Amino acid sequence: MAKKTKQEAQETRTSLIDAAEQLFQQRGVSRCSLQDIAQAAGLTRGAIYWHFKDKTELFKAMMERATMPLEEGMAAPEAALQLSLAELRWGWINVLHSTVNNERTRRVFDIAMHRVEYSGEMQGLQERKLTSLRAWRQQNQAAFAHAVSLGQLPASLNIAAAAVALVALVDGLIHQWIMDPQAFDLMAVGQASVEGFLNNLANKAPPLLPALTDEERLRLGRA
Amino acid sequence: MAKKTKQEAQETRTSLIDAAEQLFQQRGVSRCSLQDIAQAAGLTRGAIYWHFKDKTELFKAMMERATMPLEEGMAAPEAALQLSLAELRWGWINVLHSTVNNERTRRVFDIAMHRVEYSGEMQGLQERKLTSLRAWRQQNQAAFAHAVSLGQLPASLNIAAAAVALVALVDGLIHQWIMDPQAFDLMAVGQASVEGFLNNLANKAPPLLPALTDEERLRLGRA
DNA sequence: ATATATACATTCATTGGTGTATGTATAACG
DNA sequence: CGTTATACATACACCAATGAATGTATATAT
Repeated sequence: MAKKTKQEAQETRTSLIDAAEQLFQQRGVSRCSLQDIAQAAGLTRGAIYWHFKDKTELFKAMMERATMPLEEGMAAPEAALQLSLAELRWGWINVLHSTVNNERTRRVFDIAMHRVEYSGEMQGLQERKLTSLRAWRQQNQAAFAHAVSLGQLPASLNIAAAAVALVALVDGLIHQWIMDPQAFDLMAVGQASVEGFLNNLANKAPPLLPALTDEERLRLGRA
Repeated sequence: MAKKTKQEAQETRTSLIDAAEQLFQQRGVSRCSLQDIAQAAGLTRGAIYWHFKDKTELFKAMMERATMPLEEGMAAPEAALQLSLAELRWGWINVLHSTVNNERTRRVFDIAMHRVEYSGEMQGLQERKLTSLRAWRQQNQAAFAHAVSLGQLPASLNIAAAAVALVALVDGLIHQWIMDPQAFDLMAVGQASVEGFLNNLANKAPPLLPALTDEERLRLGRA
C-alpha cells in the first residue's frame, strides 16, 4: 500500500483510537481483538502495529487523549495552596460538567471503570489513577487548610478526612451516574452535594445522631 | 480418578472458588485461564467443568458467596420504610466494617471494581450491581422520608438527591480505600463522613459559598 | 532525479485457551 | 452385592489472536 501524507497518517492514527474507544466500551478491552479495531476503522492490523507497540499502548493513548484536558483543569500544585473554597467548588463542577456534556469523557470513564482489567500490563494505569487520586486529595486538603487559615473553616476540622470524603463523594456520584445516567441529574445533584458538603464543613450544629451504643460497638467485634 | 464423597466434592468446589478468587485478583479475570485456576487448586480443568458450566459461572458463584452476607445485611424492603436514621447509620457502618475486616469481602470488592470487564457474558453482573445500587438508594430515600415525617429532617429536603449522595459517598470511600488502603482509616473516616452527612441534612445554617456567578455559569456553556 | 524512509497491507508461524469426548475408580443406592 | 451415577482426570480437536516477517507504493529529503 501507498505511503500516506503526514497529516493523513495522523488521521488514521486518530481514527484507530476512535474505533478502539467505541469497541472497548461495547465489548470490553480484552474481548475485542486488534483485528476488530482495525476493521472498524477500515484498516488492517498493520496500521495498528505501525502506530502503536501493542494493544496496551493503544489503550494508553486513548486514555491520555481523553484525560489530558481533565488533568489540565486541575490547578498546578503550587497554586493549589492558595485555592479558595469557591475555586475548589468550581473545579469539581467543571469535572461534573465535562462528564455530562463531553461524550468522549463519558465513554472513557465508562471504559476505565467497567471495561478494563487493571492487571498485568494494565497495572501501571491503575497506579497512574492512584497518583491522580492522591493529587486530587492533596489539592482539596490544601484548599481546606487555606480556608482554615482564613478563619472560613474551624481549626478543629480534620482536613485530611474532609478531603478524602469530598473526593469520594464526587467519585461516587460519577460512578453511579455512569452506570445509570437516567437515575438522576448529575449536574444538579452534584452541585448541590458539593456545595452542601462545603457549606456544612463550617457547621457547628449539635449532632442529630447519638453516639454508637456500647452494644453496637460490641457487635462490630466479630468480623 | 476416584469418585469423592459428597462432602469431599463440596470441599473441592470451595477450593476451586478459593483459587479463582486469588487468581482473579492477582491476574485479572480474563488473564487467568481455567488451567491456572485448577492447577492452583491442585486439580484439573475437569473438576472445574464438572462443578461449573464455564468461567462465567465460576465467577458468579464466587461473587455470590461473598456478596450474599452483605445483601442479607440490607433490611427487607418493607422494613426499610420504617428505618430510623440511626439504623441507617448502623447499616453503613456495618458495610464499612465488613469491608475492612473481612478479607474475602475486600478481595471480591477489588475484583469487582478493578479485575473484571463487565461486557459480553459479564454484562448481567453489571445489571445485578445496578439493581443492588438502586435498592440501596431506595432504602436510604425511604429512611429519609420517614425521618421527614417524624420532623427529624426538614420537609424541604430533597430526599432523592440526598439518597444518591449518601450512597455515592460510601461507594466512593470504599472505592478509594480499596485502591489505596493505607491512605486513610476507612472505619474512622467513613463513620465520621456518614454521621456528618446525616447530621448536616438538618442544617439550616446560611451557605458559606455564594451562588455561581453569571460568568461562571456562562463558561459552562461550552463543552 | 534518485534514494530512502514512511505508512501501511499481507502473509505466516506459533500458541494459549476453550469445549468436549472419553476414561475410570469409587461412593451411593437399592 | 451388583449396578449406576458420580467426581473427577486425561486426551483431543479446534480456533482465535498475537507478533514478526515481508511486501510495496509513495512522500519526502537531498
